[in-house]
Amino acid sequence: MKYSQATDYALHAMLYLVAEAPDKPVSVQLLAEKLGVSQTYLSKMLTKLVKAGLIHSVSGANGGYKLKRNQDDISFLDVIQAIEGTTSLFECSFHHDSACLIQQVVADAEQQMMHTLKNKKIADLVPHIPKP
Amino acid sequence: MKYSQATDYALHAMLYLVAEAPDKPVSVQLLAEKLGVSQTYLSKMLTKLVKAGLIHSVSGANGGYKLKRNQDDISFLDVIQAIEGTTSLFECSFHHDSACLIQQVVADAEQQMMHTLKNKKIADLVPHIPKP
DNA sequence: TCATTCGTAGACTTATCGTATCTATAATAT
DNA sequence: ATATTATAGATACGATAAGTCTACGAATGA
Repeated sequence: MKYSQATDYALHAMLYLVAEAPDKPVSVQLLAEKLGVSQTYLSKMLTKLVKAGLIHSVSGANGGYKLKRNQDDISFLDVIQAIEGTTSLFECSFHHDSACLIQQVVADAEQQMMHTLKNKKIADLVPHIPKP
Repeated sequence: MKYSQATDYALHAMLYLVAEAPDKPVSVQLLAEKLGVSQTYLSKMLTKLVKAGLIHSVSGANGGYKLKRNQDDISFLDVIQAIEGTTSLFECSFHHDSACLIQQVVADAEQQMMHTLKNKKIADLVPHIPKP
């Protein structure tokens, strides 16, 4: 059980946008080059981030992606859920009379993790990134 | 990203053992019947639980599985890790100079979930199970 | 207006992993 | 001995992740 590599890409791409390019749009080409992944695959992640309302896309020459919201509002949870979806970690496949006790426990634990990921913003990491 | 159904089976099987059969061994056949899943598949989960030291197996006639440890010691985390393994939820695939900041954040959040799952014991649910 | 740049969408492979079954084997009670 | 029960391994199938390719649409700038 693991987060997909796509989430890894998305988080690193977002961190780059927040840290290096708060204003002007960055092309997939540049972003992919910086991260060392293929453009075509990375663009899928970025499109998901657009649909989730985290970033904004600009078509045409000198286009690319830039942040949409205030960068201080973008949490780890936002990015992760944009890629992974919002279905819960655990779903009981049995039919109980009432709600599954086991599911409640795991869901509660998951909530705690989500709470932490929601409070942690991408921008929180920026001060710790060594400047080139 | 989800816990596998195998984990679902294992948790329910453990709950059954803790709640209904603290002493005498229960066969896969009975367990599978109670849960409504196939014997052959369920036995794989149980074998993993044996290897993890959570339950004990008895071969031969009137054999089966029974709890090994004190039932109050068996946590949700024990069962989940027995099935899913212990690799962390997120692993950065990039090469950074120092440790990946993103990974640290996610790992920290995961730790919180694990902490909750470790403190919650299977036996905690027993009082809430309606007796037949 | 026209070519170039750039994001979007969908079809399409390929690989990996979860799910599940079957069979043979080893251990134990009666 | 024989029936019963767990264990291990091989195998098959399907779903999902990972990745590529191509055609399309939107915007810029000459």
